[in-house]
Amino acid sequence: MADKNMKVDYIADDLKRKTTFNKRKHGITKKINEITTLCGIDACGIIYDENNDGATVYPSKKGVQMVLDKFKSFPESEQRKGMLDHEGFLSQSIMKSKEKLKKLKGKSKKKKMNDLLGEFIYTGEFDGNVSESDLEDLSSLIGDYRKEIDERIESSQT
Amino acid sequence: MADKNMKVDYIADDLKRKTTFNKRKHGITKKINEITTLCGIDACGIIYDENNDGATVYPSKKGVQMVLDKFKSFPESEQRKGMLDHEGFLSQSIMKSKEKLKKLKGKSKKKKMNDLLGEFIYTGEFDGNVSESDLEDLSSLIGDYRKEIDERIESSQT
DNA sequence: AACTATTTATAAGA
DNA sequence: TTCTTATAAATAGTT
Repeated sequence: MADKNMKVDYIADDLKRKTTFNKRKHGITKKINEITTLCGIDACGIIYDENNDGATVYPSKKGVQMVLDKFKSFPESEQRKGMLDHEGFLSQSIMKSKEKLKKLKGKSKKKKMNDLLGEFIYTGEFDGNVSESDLEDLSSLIGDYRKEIDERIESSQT
Repeated sequence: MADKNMKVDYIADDLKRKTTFNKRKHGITKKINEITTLCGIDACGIIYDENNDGATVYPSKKGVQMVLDKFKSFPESEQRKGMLDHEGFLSQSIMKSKEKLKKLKGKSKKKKMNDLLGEFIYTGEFDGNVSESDLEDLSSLIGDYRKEIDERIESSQT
């Protein structure tokens, strides 16, 4: 039961810490989802999972949103393609993923998303079902996006 | 009292919505703070406040962290300056703020930070006290940083 | 994963 | 607003 004398301090025990992490992550996810709906605002939470080294470091919510918007709109129309390119942020590597992305029709599933990426991010965008491989595509898409941004920023430094 | 039959749906009433927003924002802040400490992981939440048009859109946690790290290390050594420049992300406009920043010695205060920026962002970095004007400096620093990144990305599109 | 005793968060009301 | 309070929700420890 909820411990009265619980101190908010680092939990040294691995199992305990992992358990607490998962429980609380779930709680926070839910709360963020709720405030988004209740108050009609954008909210986003990122919780890094220590148990996953390859955890993707997301760009800003704006960035994630942008990627997801494009991701979802891809199959819609060919006309849109050029527009998206012009609007920016779509790299060659992302374009290469276009074929794969065509199979994504629905929306992605929070839990699978979390498992795949080893972290939690919730922007109210995910709801419904999608296959594992679609999520892999999304993961690589976001990775590509991020890499591109990093490179662009870095090169503009010199 | 907590309503048994409460639906998680947009709250149309302005006052009710604002009240709920503030209460829940506080709750989420606390939870994110706790999971960070308990589990020794990085977490970050961004909740946009509809009541503040000028809400800064933060870059990624990595970005915010980076800015804050530099922000805090500024007064420490002159030698560090060059290094920071080389490492990147410090724009001319940010350098212009250097003078102002020298007065910031302590750490910033979550609540004031939130009020100033019209949104909540918590990375476990803020604790302690700082003056209002220091926060304004921080705000403009982050704004400058963001603008620069945006411009750089945009210009690399063409 | 599920249970459950408690603490914590919080919707209404004052 | 801010506080109180009744209640729902989250969750630490346990099985």
